[in-house]
Amino acid sequence: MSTSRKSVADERSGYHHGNLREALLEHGLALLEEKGESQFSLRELARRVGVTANAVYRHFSSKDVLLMGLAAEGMRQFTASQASAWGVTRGNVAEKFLASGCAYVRFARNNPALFRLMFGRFIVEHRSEELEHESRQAFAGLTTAVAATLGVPEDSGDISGAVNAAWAVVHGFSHLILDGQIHGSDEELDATVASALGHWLVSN
Amino acid sequence: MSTSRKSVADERSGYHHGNLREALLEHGLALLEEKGESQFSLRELARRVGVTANAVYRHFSSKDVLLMGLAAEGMRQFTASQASAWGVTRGNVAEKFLASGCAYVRFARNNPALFRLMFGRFIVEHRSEELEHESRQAFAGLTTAVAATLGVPEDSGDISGAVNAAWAVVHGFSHLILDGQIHGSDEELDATVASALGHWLVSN
DNA sequence: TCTCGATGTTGACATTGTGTACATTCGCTC
DNA sequence: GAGCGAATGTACACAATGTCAACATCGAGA
Repeated sequence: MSTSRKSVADERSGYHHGNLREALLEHGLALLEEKGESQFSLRELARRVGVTANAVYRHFSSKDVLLMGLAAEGMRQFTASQASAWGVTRGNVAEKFLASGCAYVRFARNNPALFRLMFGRFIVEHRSEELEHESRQAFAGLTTAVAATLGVPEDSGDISGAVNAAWAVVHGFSHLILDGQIHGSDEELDATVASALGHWLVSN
Repeated sequence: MSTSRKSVADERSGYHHGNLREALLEHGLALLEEKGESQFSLRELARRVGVTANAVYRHFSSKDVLLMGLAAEGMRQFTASQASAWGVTRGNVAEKFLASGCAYVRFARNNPALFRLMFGRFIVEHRSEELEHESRQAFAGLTTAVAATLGVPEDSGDISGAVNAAWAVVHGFSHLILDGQIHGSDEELDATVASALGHWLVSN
């Protein structure tokens, strides 16, 4: 995984790229983390993929739409990582729940710019079908997790307060860590998050 | 306050503006909320203030430094609002604490772009003396509040975990609300935040 | 094989951040 | 006051960016 093997999206066979959209998303994610959203340049991305700037417009109607595509792609990876943390963890629901919370924060740490993009102004301003869908998926997963952890039916009326609070904890930790307000190794931060979520558990 | 009375920073008496720095900060905050960070343009700000783009460079050595100035200004307003919420609230420390938490979230709601700027990549990347100072002030206030609320000395070793958790809750709610993931009126959101912080209180 | 739709390219334009050189004004010393 | 230096604005220029319109090239189906 550490060898920079060329991915499928990379080969080009002449005038036509063949996989431009995938290549743009793939290199786009890399460029995003490298430069940050504010320095993310459509033209530079095109250069890296080996294509003219305007070629991008065949697949994304504007830079913002491109960024939304990246956000949606990020959402997919995010929900996958959440589901994985839940499924992989051995133990009772409470342990699975804590593991999911830690995975949430770890995702943010590993993809700072992407995380900020996913949960940034984009979700507010341009709500694309695609992103909306992915976003709903993530929230549904969270609700399921909380319901299972608390041993309450999912459609229980007042569960949303508990969901929001738990979400706020992991989301807040994620942002504070990204912003450099809280420091520590992966393990230390896992412990911090787990401790806070533990307190949340016993009081609900 | 609702009449658009010209502020001190606005009058210009000829070639020299007289108050360019203040005017830039003042209109800068407005422009920031209006356009969002990504669409914030140094040239447009200069235009609004009635000055050439390069005049800005006499007071801020780059656009980023300008934005840092705005963030620092925001931090000042933020710490003031926090202190005010704490001081104004009648009742015991717990009530003051809850009020501060709600004020935190309200500040975010009232200044979305500024909030994101203040607690965004800037604090990580360019740590200016000024911003660092304001940031420390805010954190110190929070620690004091938590210590007073829990009835523990401020230098108590393991208080930092509690501080971080409380911070994460209000910070997380703030971001979730800004990102449109949680909706509601000011009052509803106050109730949500207070409820979550209440749970935090009883488990600490 | 011809054609048409999909995909890339060229050239152009307005806007942006910023560097360099010049103009204007304020405040201090004589 | 007169004059000078520092502070503050302006004029001009440049490269980079997002985006538009017109053109080129390819691949698949008639």
